[in-house]
Parts: sequence; C-alpha cells; structure tokens
Amino acid sequence: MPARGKIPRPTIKRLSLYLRELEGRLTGGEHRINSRQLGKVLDLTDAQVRKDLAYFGQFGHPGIGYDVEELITALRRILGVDHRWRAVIVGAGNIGRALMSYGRLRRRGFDVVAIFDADPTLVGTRIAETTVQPVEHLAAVVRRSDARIGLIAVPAESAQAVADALMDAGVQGILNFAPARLTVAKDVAIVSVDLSVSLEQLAFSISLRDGLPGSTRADAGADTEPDDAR
Amino acid sequence: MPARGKIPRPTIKRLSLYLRELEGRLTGGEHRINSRQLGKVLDLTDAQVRKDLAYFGQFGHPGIGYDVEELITALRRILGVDHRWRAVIVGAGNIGRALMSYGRLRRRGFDVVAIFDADPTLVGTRIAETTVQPVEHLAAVVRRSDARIGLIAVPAESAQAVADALMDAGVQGILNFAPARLTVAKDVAIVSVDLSVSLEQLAFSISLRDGLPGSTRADAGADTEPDDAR
DNA sequence: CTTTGTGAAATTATTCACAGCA
DNA sequence: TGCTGTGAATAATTTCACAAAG
Repeated sequence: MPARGKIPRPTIKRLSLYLRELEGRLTGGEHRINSRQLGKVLDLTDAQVRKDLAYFGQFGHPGIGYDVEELITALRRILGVDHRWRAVIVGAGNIGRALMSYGRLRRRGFDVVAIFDADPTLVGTRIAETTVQPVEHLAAVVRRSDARIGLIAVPAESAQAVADALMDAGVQGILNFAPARLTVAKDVAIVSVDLSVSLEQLAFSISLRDGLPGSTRADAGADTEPDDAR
Repeated sequence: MPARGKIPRPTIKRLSLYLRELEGRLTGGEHRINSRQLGKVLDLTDAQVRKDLAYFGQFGHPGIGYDVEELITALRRILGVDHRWRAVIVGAGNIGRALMSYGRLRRRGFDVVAIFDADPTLVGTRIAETTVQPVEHLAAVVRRSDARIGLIAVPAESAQAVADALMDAGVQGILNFAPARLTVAKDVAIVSVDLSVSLEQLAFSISLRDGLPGSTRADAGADTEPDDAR
C-alpha cells in the first residue's frame, strides 16, 4: 500500500534517515518540523524532502509543516517497521556476537531469536542470554519461530551456502555482512554491508583531497549512513 | 592524479566492488577478465564497467579485455589502498570490540593501532592483543602514531564530541557507526554505517513485495554491499 | 506570510552503439 | 572476430519555482 508512482531508490534510503532524525526530535520535545529544517540536518534541499514524502501521500500541513508524531507513524508504516520482525543470525564470530549484543536492533523493532554457528567449539556458548546452536538446527528453528530475516555473519566462502539454507528455511530477507555478492531468489530481499568497502570509500575520499582540493562526503551504502545522504 | 572529468558518486562505490571481485578471481587463478564478465557478477552492464574505469585511465586491451593483476594494481592506487592506513577505534563496546578483532581490516590494508573508551571499567582490558586506553589519551596517541582514520563506535549522544576530538587530533577521515549525523570540517572525510538503517531498508523491501509484486535489491550504503550495486 | 505538493527544468547517471585497435 | 573507450541518446534523480492552503 505504499506508494503512488515509482519510487527512486535513493528515496528509500533517505526515509530511514528521516525517521531516525524525527525520533530524536520527538524525544527532544519537538512536535513540529518543516521540510527545510529536516533537509538541513541531512544536507538535502527542502524540495527533496517534500518530494520523497509526497511519493507516499500527503503528510504535511501547508503553512505549518509536519507534525513529528504523525510523520513518524507514517514513516514507520511505509518502512514496514510498525510491527516487530524476528531474525536469526548465522555466524557467531566477532560480527555475529556484536550483532547479537547490539541492543539497538531490538529497540528498533528487530528481535534476534537465535544464533547459529558451524563450529562445534562455539555451539553451546552463550551470547547475550542466547545459546549458540548448530547450523543443522537452522531450518527447524527458523520455521518454528517464523523468523523472516536472516543476518549472515560468516566468512565469504560459506556465505552463499548459508544464504541458500536461509532461503530454504523460508526467510524473506537477508542482511549480508560477508564480503561476497550473493545470488538470491527474486522473491527474497537482500541488503549487504561490507566494512572494507566503507573503509575504502573513506581512503578514496581522503586521497582525493590530499591531491586536488574539493570536498567529499560519502555514504556507506548499506547501512551507510546518511552522511552525504544524497 | 586520479581522474579526468568529474566522477559520478556511484562510480566510487563500485570501484571497491570491482577490486573485491578481481582479488577473488586472481586468487582463483584467473588472469584475464572482460567488462561483460565483471559486470555480470555485480549486476551491471558492460558499458557501465568500462565507463567507470575509463574515468581514471585506459586499463583495457581491445580485443582482449583487462589483465586482472594490472587492474587490481590500478584500482588500489585509485582507491588509495596501495599503501597501509593507520586507524584508531573510539568505543570498546560490542561494535568497537568486533571491529578490533575483525582480521579482514588488516588484510585489506587498515591497521588499528589503538582503541579507546571513556568507561574506566573497560580501560585496561585487552582486545585482540591491544589494551583499551582512556579517551584522554586519544590526542596524544593519534599524533604519535600518525593515525589518519578514526572509527567511531560510541553511542549517538557522544559521537559528535568524539568526532570533534578526532579532528582536533588530526585525523583526516572518520568511519562512523553511531546512529547520528555528524558535522565535520570540510577537509575531513566521513562515511557512516548505520545497521538499523540497513535493516529498515530490508524491512521496506520485504513489505513492498508482500504487497504488490515487483523485485527489489538494495545496497546498504556504507558498506553496503554491492548487492544491487546499481 | 509560511510552507506544502508538484509539474517543468536542470542536472546527473546509465545505456546505446559504433569507430578503432588487437 | 572480440572487446575497449567514448560521444550521443536515454533514463533517473534532483532542484526550481509557483499555485494553493493554513
């Protein structure tokens, strides 16, 4: 039920940033905001903000601006985070453990219900109140818990196999932290995050300046931030 | 010495992906590749690949394709990863510790020389052979080690203060994992990665499909993957 | 007077398509 | 023949600018 018209890909990324900013403002006691103010903090034009939102309906009040709470509610529905999502993590290495312990995920609506690893020495250990299970249990646990999202935190070599297993188990979306490009069924969504790529973007930007003048901001793609949210 | 002409922002992100793919192929024993093959795996047209590379020079051989090693060398120079970078991490929580232990960073040319935290109970603990230092030491250590990059892994509330401290200490680039938009001097590069934003992109993509048909791939910005590298 | 929503214009990025080299 | 590099064409995205609403 989202939109009218076709939504530009960049718009989707900005919606999350709008939501994050609005939630911060609501906490700070602000109940009203206009497109200029919202654009300012994200380095966007006011027109950009209005156009992004207009793809999904009319949320503003001419002469007034936007009601922060109203807009938050709308954005949550648009992004699909007006309800909670269950997820599983595959890989209990550094990244998997950090994700498991990252309280912010839960606060933002994502419940990690299980973590798996293929290494027998890790199976049975506990991370943030959850016991690491053998990957063999993946299919059964995903089905039983009805988890719809899988987070891949395994080495590049096994990432595709894990993705296949997650898809077989029925997940609808995959967040991939392995530095590999994964092939997924077309009815499965995938977003990837590669820290090395982010660091290389940074190295490139720094190198550029060291050479000729000129400024650069970069957004890191997945999860990228919004920095340079354009 | 980089480019001729102005480089599209999306091109920069793809360069890292080309490099990652090429390194994998070289390891697999492939010494030659053409734009069609390289584009295929990243879901890009062959023209896109050629155009991206052509911004920086002539690396191909008509009728033949590209020499993998030659292209890797060129891409490393372009991206600024033909030499090593020293970095410091601020924040020894889940994310900071995971980054510190993430061996891949070192393998890709980034040496984390120190990690800091404001929490006295964490100071002195060891993570991957490195002792957590008090943030008060930040300026001195950054200067002494000549670190040029700072990784921010602290809560959103303290992220801006940490960014300011890093800039004062002289870093030229910041990789920000805090869910906050940071303001930086215009001669400092910044790339941000927000896992919640990536997860929301995923939730949005899944929700879209559940509604109307249509496929979506998403790249997560920072680090994003390359998935849907278009 | 302020601020939204939105066509029209401008800008940016991608794809086409082909001349030229191996 | 196979494939690169690139100008020209097309498509996507952003910005402009203004009518309408509070």
